[in-house]
Amino acid sequence: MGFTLVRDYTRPVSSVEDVIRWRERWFANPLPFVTDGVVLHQARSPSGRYWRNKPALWAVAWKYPPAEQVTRVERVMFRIGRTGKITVVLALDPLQLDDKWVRRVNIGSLARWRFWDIVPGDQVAVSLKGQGIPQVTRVAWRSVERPVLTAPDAERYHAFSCFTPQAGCRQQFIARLVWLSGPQGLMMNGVSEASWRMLVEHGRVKELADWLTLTPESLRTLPGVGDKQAQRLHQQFMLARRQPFQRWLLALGAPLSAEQLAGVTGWQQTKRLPTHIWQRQAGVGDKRAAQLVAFFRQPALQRVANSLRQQHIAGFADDALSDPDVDN
DNA sequence: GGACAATCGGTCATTGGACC
DNA sequence: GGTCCAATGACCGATTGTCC
Repeated sequence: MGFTLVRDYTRPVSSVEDVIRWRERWFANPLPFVTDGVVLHQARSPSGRYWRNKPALWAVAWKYPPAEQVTRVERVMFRIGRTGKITVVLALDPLQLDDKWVRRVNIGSLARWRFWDIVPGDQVAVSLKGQGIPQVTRVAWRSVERPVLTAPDAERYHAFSCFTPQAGCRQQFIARLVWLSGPQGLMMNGVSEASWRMLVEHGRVKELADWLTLTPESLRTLPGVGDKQAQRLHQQFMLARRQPFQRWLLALGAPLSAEQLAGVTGWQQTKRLPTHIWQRQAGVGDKRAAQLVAFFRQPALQRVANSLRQQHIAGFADDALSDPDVDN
């Protein structure tokens, strides 16, 4: 927006009625720019030295009602993330809102889905929030036929479930691999969810550390993987090997911040730490400490740690794992 | 070489959990 | 109770890689 427009569309107001009048006038008439509402702010904004990285208290946006369209729900999909959190996504008959095509909409938790009570065939009203995030605003019409949908059992999925792709666990297991290879973990470039799905579906990855044993030759035999792709994947796997122990812990899902990881040097040392030692760390309370102790004692993670020891990954070395178990 | 697919980075919303 | 943060997911455009 040009500076002359800012001048033309900035008005002093002294009452709520003034604000309502200007907002309605600009909403009802064509403007030379795209807008989703009006902004009210004090006559003078604070000087720069009072600036803070938070929403300003001296200004507030008053958005126009969003554009809304009704469409049919084709499918209800349940997504299970690496921590076992379940989210519900609706597949929709594609609809256009502003200049965007919307095909799916995330409606959040299972509880929220049950509250909406949405099944395939229902008609829902969808609008765009912010810069284009689709959102269900209401159920416009309910289908007479109401198929019974089986949602994943929320009790079954949690931070320590699905360390292998057994029945019902593929989604969470793949989500674990995506996290492991992602920017928060081992930072593998070009190893995406699709790559992991392919490796899991062809039985090449059955445990979190199985990919360490893959060779370019074995990767080359997978459908859709050429020489270059096989070499590239293998190179990323080899680079990941060299990541420091702290990164491996994050990649495996340890609930620790980078600062909290600073003093951690090896698996055996870390898994021996009792609750009260964890609690000395900034940002670790009772619950987090209990989670950390549980994390390092998980049998599934012990198995992964053993695989990493056999692969000579730093921090999981032989001597560090020779001690069978921990009792505080 | 062109078509297509996959990936990445950016922006923003929602939810729930943890901390203080 | 307020605040912060992580996790998850939507969309888009640009870039890169693969296949035919």
